[in-house]
Amino acid sequence: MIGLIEQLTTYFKNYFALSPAEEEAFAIRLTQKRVKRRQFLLQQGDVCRHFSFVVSGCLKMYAVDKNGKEHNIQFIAENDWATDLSSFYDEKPSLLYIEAVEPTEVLQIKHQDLLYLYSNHHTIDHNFRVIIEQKYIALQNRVLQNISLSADERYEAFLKQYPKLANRLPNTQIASYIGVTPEFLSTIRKKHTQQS
Amino acid sequence: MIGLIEQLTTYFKNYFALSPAEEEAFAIRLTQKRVKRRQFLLQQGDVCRHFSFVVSGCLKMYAVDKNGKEHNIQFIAENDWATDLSSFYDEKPSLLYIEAVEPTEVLQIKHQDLLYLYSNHHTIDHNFRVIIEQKYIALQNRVLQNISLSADERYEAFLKQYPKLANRLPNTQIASYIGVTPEFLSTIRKKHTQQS
DNA sequence: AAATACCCTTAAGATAGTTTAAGAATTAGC
DNA sequence: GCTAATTCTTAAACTATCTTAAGGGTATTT
Repeated sequence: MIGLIEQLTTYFKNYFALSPAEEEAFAIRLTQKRVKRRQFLLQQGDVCRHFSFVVSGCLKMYAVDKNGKEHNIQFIAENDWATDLSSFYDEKPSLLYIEAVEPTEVLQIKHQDLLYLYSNHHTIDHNFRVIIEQKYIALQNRVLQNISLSADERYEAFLKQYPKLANRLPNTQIASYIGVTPEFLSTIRKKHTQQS
Repeated sequence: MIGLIEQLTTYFKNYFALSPAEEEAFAIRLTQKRVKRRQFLLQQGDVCRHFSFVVSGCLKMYAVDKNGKEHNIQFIAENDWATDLSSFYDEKPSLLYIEAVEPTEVLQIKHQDLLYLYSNHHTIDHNFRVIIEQKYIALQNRVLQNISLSADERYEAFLKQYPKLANRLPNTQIASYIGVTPEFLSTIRKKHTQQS
């Protein structure tokens, strides 16, 4: 447990470092959770009650459309945060799923605990603003790629942006992320290997 | 000028209301700018030096691809914020353009002034966290739409989400936003009017 | 180690979206 | 109000992506 929290503390040093008191205030509000492959952290219809820091492993966040197809909105791997912001802050049922694609360890903080920390520790509020801004920038790049690139180019962009994940995820999951069928991703990959 | 700032003050009441001192601290750091149709607030290669609040009118943010085509990442209308976060915080050249699609009035705050306010006024920092979180949620919905909906459905989603903008923008701009050619949007619209 | 579930590839036919080009309609700027 | 510029529509040919189906390959579970 100590090791996991140290990883989060180290992570926060990339932002405004927390004071020892702030670290302590954060740490005592964390709970650890171990999630097996295919186990859910959040299911459609439930309220997302936690902000989760991924220590190891990998999660996927996805929506299911009216035809029952899954569409991966994001992958969340080590040193990243998973939550459905909309459900978390408004405490309303989520439209999304968060599921482990690998055995995953997370540290979780509850809604009211995080709000308490926001109110009482400017640095924590500040850091989460910066974190969400960085995630916003990444998401905006993804929107741009979606509206301007072909499937082929989106696959290349994914490989460049997540070189580690590419080896860890089945292609079906990557296909769902870039917005094509697995069959079409297969033909894209074929072309790639023939060229290089 | 007073009227414009009042609009921003009213806007902030949707969040944690600023104290009179904070309102004042914010107001004295704002400059007003009037932008004509087709005038740029930001051009590719320039550093984005301001966070801009749109009082009236409408801006578009877009990228230009290697073939010279423009791709609209977002529209920014009344009571919304325009900036290239990535360029603004890292003070590096932007890859994007921000251009007025209507005559537009904005209130601008500079990088170092906003950082000063963040450091000295927790409420302001807090409010910008909440604002960016809301924009993050909207952007995430858009990503989901991009990977799961047909062009037809994306157009309907745009109409539902921005009913006011739909009448104010030329279809070429909407086509660029949803990621199709204007010609194809034209056939989509034809089908729509025939059905209803 | 066998059984099962999942994943990857291939290919043919179908659909969605693009390109090009040209004329008609609308809008912006003076 | 006129003029020029921009925007909108249509259609045909083309390209990208999807669907379906089937067989073989890899993991996971028993």
